[in-house]
Amino acid sequence: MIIVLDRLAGAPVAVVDGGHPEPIFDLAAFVAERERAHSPRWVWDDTRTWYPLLLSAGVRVERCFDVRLCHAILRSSSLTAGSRLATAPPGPWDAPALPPARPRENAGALFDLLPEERHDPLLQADPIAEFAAQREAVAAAAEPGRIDRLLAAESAGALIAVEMRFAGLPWSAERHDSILTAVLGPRPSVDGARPARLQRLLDVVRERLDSPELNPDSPVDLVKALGVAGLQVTSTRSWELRKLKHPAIEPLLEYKKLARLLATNGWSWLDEWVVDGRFRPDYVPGGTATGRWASSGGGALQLPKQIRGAVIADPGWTFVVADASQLEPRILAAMSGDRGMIEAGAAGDLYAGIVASGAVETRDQAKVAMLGAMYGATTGESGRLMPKLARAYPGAIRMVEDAARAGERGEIVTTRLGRSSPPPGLAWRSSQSEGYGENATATDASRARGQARSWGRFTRNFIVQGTAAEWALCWMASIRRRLQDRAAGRRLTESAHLVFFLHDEIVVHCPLDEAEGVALEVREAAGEAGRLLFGALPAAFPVTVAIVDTYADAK
DNA sequence: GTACTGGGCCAC
DNA sequence: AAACGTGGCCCAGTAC
Repeated sequence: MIIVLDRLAGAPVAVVDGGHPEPIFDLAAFVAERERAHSPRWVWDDTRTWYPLLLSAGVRVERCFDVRLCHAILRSSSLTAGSRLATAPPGPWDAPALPPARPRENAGALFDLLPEERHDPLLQADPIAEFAAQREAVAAAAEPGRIDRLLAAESAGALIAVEMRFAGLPWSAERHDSILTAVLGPRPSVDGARPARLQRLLDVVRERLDSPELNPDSPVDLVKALGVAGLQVTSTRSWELRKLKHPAIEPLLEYKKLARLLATNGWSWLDEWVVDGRFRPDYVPGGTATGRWASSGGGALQLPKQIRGAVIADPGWTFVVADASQLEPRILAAMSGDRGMIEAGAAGDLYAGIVASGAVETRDQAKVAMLGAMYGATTGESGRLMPKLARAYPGAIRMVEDAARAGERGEIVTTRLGRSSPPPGLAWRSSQSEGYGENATATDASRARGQARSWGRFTRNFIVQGTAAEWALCWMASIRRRLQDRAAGRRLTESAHLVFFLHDEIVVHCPLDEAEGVALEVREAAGEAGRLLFGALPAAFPVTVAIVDTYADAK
């Protein structure tokens, strides 16, 4: 059963299996009842506007189609390139997602807001017609199952993103404060003042550079002061400073490290983002070109390892933390079908397997060479090792090289399930034609070549990163479904639930006595994700699972 | 005051 | 060891 939810003149209506719109008087009750009886696939314009409402009423759904996210995929996918949907001019479905309201100012009001109160551009859009156009585009695709699986996975991700924000990541403000105090000194009573330890480090730096007025947070100022002290640098990057021999360098590096922590995840971050013991960032599924998630607010996808100790499970609860080992190289092996590389990963450590095959001599070399293959390294050790890798694993390397060449020609490339790269922009195209035109100078030509190679590195990486993102979505969707089955009617936050996701890593918050069972589900879900993408191919996707009370102990 | 850019650095 | 992919956020500095 498929039920499209829409809004007519502000009031919610439902269209069941293509019938006539019926008014809905109590949305939560309507959805709960249909969900119980039929578990339909719910179709709505934007999960971020509908689903929080339902969650706050205690209603979860199993499946949906997020029409906006699906639209973005189908518009650009090479698998649906000729469709009516792909060739139409841009419309309201192409507008970027609205950010959700901030939790602090709202204190729950977010979940009471009706979608039509949010000035959403999608109010002008017709999800019923759009959904029909999407079905038409999928049906006409060469392999409808492939793209349909991507749409389902992307939509499952949209549900998960809202659920994770709703549940929140357990965060101990007390523990966070003690971590900060231990490394920076106590919180200054005046906002903006430097904590004691930071101030002492700065005093030392100023003294040793003989520069009492130095502003260490200004790269320009810092380069000048270092110059006066006889240290010639063109930037203040840590890895460059580390090469210098001078008594000011060590405290300066320490200062930079701590200043960064204070600025980005210090006490003001805590005040702003942690409410009632939960961190609720805004996750943005499909927020990057490759299909990886983005996030906004609180920097959820860059939580420094230093403060992960503040992520502490509730009493009687624990975390199951899992990450996929060497995900991207394994994805490369599987999607290229390179039997040798798949075999190298079969025993456990893929890089060790590459060494065992005789392609390179050390594990480090294997790792650097693989990263180089996926990122497009040309220089250094990584660049030198590439030919060895290409000899040992011709199928895998040919695939990334082909993707790079396609990008250099300005063509699009496509992931396993059908997400395609954006075409290069107008500026890129015109600099290409200038670079190879009749009046081109040597500079024009070399700039054009440089930009072409750069776009090639993007497309090279796109197919691997994008397919890895698809695997992660399938993994997480499978975990979610398994957890929902185990919940047996309990509310989201009363039973094991996902609370964090980081590209190839998930965190489940779960009652202590369920941890072992959940850990098993997480492993099985990884196998399921592999089969969803690659069928019966014997590619392994091992996951490392830890049961821990704090995220800091996960690895 | 707001808007934007570049440098720098965190995560994967 | 070096600077090769995807992001977000903070600060300084500048333009309005």
